[in-house]
Amino acid sequence: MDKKIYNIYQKLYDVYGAQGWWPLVNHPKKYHKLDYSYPHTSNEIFEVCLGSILTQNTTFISVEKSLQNLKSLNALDPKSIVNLDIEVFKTAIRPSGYYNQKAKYILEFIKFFEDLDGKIPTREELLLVLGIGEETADSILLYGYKQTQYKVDAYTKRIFLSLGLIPNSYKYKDIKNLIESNLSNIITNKQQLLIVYQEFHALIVQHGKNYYSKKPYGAGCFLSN
DNA sequence: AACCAGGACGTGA
DNA sequence: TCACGTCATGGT
Repeated sequence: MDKKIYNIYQKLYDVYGAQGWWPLVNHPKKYHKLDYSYPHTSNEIFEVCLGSILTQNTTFISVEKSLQNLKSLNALDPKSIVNLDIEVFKTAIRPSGYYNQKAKYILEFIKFFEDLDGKIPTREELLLVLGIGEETADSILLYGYKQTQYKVDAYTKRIFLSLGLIPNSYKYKDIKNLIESNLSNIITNKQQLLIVYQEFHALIVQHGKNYYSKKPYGAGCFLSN
């Protein structure tokens, strides 16, 4: 069994430590480091979903502003958002960009979320919702519903490509399968696997910001083995 | 001042 | 299936 991917995870964890994703606005430290019990409530699950949509192709700092705006409006829950004037809602999420699209996506998602009535959605169900693609679906499942679904992102492909672990032709599903099959073969404990998935993705984003955001990608990266 | 950010969708080959 | 344009604000 090839342990290359797991070794990368361990190296990143050694360097950066636990990341404490998904950040929640009502948590005193936002990033609840080493506490994997979150989200605790339906509203916190919804906040993860909301953040997952808002963070599409945007920095989370911008998303935090949007979430704070909604919190100030007392509207950090599905019902309150629906009851907001649509223009007020759009203005609130404006810092995250694509606010017209995202407002529509979020309202679509709220209908779906309410219909779930507390049940855990399947990945297939999520993908049917307008505005929920593969990455957002995995984000919602991994961080909102604590499901062992690995979340791939642009940094993941960039890093793995740079390290020669995948060909350029690999698509989202290929990368997801590679990582999940590797890690799930090494980590047999499901709870531990969930923690590793959650931390690994967050670590890759942190590392990606440091070494893979501007060209030449990977300059100074310490992961080459 | 171009470029990028914790992507998804619609369209036409 | 795939490449390409569109969506948009905010930081570097």
